[in-house]
Amino acid sequence: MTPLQPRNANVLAFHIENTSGLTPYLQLVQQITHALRLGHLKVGDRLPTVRDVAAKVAINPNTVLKAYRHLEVQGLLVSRPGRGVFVAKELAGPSAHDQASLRRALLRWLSQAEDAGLDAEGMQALFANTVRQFIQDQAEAS
Amino acid sequence: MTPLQPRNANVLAFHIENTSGLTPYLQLVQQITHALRLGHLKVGDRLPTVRDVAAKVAINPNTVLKAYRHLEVQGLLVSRPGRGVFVAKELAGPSAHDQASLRRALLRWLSQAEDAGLDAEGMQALFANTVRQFIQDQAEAS
DNA sequence: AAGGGTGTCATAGGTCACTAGGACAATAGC
DNA sequence: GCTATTGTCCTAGTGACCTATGACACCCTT
Repeated sequence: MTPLQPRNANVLAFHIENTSGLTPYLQLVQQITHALRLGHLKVGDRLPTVRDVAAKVAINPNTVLKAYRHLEVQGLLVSRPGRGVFVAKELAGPSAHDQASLRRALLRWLSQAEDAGLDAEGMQALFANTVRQFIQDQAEAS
Repeated sequence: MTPLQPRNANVLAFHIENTSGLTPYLQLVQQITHALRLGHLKVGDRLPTVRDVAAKVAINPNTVLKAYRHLEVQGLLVSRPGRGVFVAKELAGPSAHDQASLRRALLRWLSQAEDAGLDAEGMQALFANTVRQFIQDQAEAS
């Protein structure tokens, strides 16, 4: 049986948004990548079964397989036939302390944005736009 | 000739990213929508020519047309054959003052994130994750 | 040895997005 | 009127992605 570590169950809340415009398997890739980057998944952790994910998010098992394979090619996952799919490599991310600090600061900003009347899309728009400006300024400063 | 207002030239810097996973015409839709939401485009402003955009970002004119039509259906744009495509409606966004304030706060946060070693993807991951948490908390608090 | 759970593969079909190339209609300026 | 520019449309073709269904190979437990 070897049930999943309960930790994963909470963190890996797979979800498919049909309105995002992003193709389903790439949505899964992105969610797993984010979990790896934020330290929610550690090397050796086992991911949910292909069939389980497919049933949960209501897509075809082949689509889930495609997402897993995509990450396996990048060396982030390893799939062992008959056993499951496991994390093979973690992504560089902030330390737990820094992450908590950044998250708190971001939550304060979100409250401020909400008070200004922004909805989720507005926040996303402003963030995307500002990040773009930030990156561009960095490049010019070099 | 009625050249474009120089304002648009700087703000509407169309760009197609092949790595984003988002389909090209939706990338244009998103960029225009963001510009509308942030007040970079005003009612009556003229958008770049279908053929101009197609040439600039190296995609087919039909793809640009699809993006424009997508926004026209939503009542955000109006296309006048022989004249061009114009902004028909603006989207609710923060006031100029609030926007400037939010942008400054966000820039500070980005500097902090950069100091913590995050790259653009890491920032994006943390933002997406935190927004999701924020929205969820809002829903539960109702 | 037997069974169940797992990853994997193959086939076939459908939908959607993009491309290429050309042509037409409306508008503005000469 | 003529011409250039603009939005619009059409056809055909290509490719990516997803689905449904079934089957196989591997591993572990019993």
